[in-house]
Amino acid sequence: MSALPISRGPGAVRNERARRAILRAASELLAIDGYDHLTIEGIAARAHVGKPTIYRWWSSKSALIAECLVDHTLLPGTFAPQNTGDIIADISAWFEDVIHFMSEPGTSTLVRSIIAAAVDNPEVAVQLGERLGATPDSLEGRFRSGVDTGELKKGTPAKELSETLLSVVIYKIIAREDFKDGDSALFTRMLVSSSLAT
Amino acid sequence: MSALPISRGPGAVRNERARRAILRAASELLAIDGYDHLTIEGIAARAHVGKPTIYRWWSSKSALIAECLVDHTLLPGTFAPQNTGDIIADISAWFEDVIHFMSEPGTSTLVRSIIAAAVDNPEVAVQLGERLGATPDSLEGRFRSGVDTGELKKGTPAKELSETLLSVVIYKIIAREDFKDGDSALFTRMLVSSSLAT
Amino acid sequence: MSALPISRGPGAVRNERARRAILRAASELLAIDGYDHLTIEGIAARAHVGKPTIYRWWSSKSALIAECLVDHTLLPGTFAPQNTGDIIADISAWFEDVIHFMSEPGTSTLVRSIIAAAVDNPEVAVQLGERLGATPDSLEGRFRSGVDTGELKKGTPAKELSETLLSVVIYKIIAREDFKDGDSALFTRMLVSSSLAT
Amino acid sequence: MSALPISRGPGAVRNERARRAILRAASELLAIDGYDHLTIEGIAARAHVGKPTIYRWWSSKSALIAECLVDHTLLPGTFAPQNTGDIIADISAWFEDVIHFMSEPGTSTLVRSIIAAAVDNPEVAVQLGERLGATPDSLEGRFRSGVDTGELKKGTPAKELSETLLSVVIYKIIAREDFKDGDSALFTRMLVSSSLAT
DNA sequence: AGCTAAACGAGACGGTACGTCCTGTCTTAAG
DNA sequence: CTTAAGACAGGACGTACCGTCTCGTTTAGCT
Repeated sequence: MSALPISRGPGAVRNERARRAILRAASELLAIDGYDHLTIEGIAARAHVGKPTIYRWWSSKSALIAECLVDHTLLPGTFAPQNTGDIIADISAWFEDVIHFMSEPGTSTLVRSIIAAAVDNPEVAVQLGERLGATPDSLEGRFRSGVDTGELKKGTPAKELSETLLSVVIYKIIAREDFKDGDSALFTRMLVSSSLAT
Repeated sequence: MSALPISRGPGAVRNERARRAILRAASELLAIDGYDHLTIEGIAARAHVGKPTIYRWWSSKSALIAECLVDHTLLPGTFAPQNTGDIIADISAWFEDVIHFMSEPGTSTLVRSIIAAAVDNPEVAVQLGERLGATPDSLEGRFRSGVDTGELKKGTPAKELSETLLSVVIYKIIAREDFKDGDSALFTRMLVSSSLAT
Repeated sequence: MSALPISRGPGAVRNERARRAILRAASELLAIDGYDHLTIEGIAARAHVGKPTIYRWWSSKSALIAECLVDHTLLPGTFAPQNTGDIIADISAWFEDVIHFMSEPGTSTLVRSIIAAAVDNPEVAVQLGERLGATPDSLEGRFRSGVDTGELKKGTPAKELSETLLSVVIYKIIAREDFKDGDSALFTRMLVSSSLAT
Repeated sequence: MSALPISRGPGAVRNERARRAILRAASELLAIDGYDHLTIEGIAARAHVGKPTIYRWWSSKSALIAECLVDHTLLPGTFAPQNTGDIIADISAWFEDVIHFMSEPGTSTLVRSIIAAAVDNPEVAVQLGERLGATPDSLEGRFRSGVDTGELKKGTPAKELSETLLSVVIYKIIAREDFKDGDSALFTRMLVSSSLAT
């Protein structure tokens, strides 16, 4: 994504200050204006950077957003389920965390902007999933460890469960449907209970 | 959405030919160019229509796409599950139909464009859901009738199941992940089996 | 050069206010900044006009300058020799006028800018020549009438004389050589005396 | 104009190879692209030289062009009148030479580019004049020797005659007017005959 | 049948942003 | 200490669309 400052023969090396300023400005403007009002020109101005400096390193707005996510400039936190031995409770708690986060003012709008970028660029979708915990290590890992400890049946589709949870969150943001009380428990049971070991 | 030709005093009445030409042009260009390269100017030119004629009747590109969907100019077909009495088979078959449709060349790109419009305009999300069968009558209705016939437990969350199925389809399109053989059965079982009456 | 506001079928008609504002702004900025610092963007801003409005009607900076000259927005006055019957005196007086004009502060810089445009666009050269009096009617006409009245020999090359006078003025501006006292008489005699009837 | 590779204390000395490559590249690009499409960046790339190396030694594009002329990298030849004792024939022959040169394909375009540089930088005008023969030694000298030998009247304005001949050539290039057959004789007689001794 | 007003096609307008090119300066690594 | 290479901040380029606004023309209900 970003070139490492490896020697490339003579010539000046990439300016890290500019890179940080650009990611910062892009993240701030995405939150303020939304993805479709986000402009390279605006980012360049806010970062006190020339437009060509942006185009030199990123091929599109969505690639820039992807790097903002990788860099944790956008969505600094990460969601990961705990492992208390009670998978229904753990996943439900994770879901509750995500719902709570999305209910903060401005957050669902920001995430919707990120989804708009994700439609352009699947890398953004991957990064957004990672930030929300839908990764092999995190959500999927919790399901796998449930299988290992005998809490869940063998053959439980950990990846698909993880992906489905993420899908529901993303769909609700797109459709601008708020989560209701009990949704975290409802969706968790709906998805997970059939995989519980008897 | 579209004004009926109710009398509004003297003066010409809305031109239906123009309306159809606009929806047609918008649908074609969406398929060709994608949502972000779709322009009002391009639609007007292709429909041999003045730009103000478009602005007179639609407030945004996404509202226009929403009407294309309502009008069945975009995505002419509709997906609906059958009711054979075997809900796993019925939902799985519906899922298989959708997967098959999405695998046609150009379709997933077109649907991704519709999703881009949906991020702007939740009405588009609703219409896309309807076209894919995620409606109270269709997918949700199949779940409710399963409850009524005793095939599914009482308290089965029909709406949430329907919505989750739609979410998964939309997520896969956004993330550009292809469905694999067996996914229809896998996701169906994962979601529905816990609601089966014992 | 500029489309007359003739009916061109349907559609809005050219905005004369915008046209005037553009010519005015271009003329002012040419005087202030010089031709190479003259920018379409700057003209658009000063005229409170969109850049495309300029590009719609003029293909280049130099075409715009040409129309400024045609329109008398740039170099409002015109130089023309009198006809007192004494051609040496008349041409010399014309020359003196031009020299005096060029010695006003800023004028030679402005004319040099016009010459820069003329290098791009021969139409500008023609218009500059017209403004300085090197036209069939004016300077050339004075020579022709001298032939007609018998003041000058038959076969006197009126056009070439006129052009040479213009050439000298333009060269001096390019080379940034000031005219000296007596130059008007000197050059006039040098050029004209060999054509005097004996 | 150009520093000789004289030692200036410790450290590397000016690289003559780079200087030649730059002048060569500038001359070639001027002929190919014209003055307004000539860029420092393009020259640097063609000369395999860093941009700062150009900025270190020349203050502007026009200064670079001036040195190309001084260096005979641009316009290698020189025009000078002969002295056969018949000044009308000599000047006319010189004029014919210049006209013939300008009629070669590409030459008038190249010279027009040099004139564009001359508008920025009077040194270029001087150098162009020198190359065309309008120098105290050459054209002006021929007039002065005509005075000395009694061919021309005392008080003949040698400098102004020389300058006027140059002016006409430059004007014709700017205005893109071709010379016609007989122009060399016509202009020569027009200018010179009044100075012939009787 | 004539009037009136809406809707229409066309397209010019003031603007914003695009992605590119170039400017002149600064930084680095090689020699 | 100069050089080739090249990144940088900045500014202008010429283009594409935006959404609004005039134009004349067409259309169709209402007098």
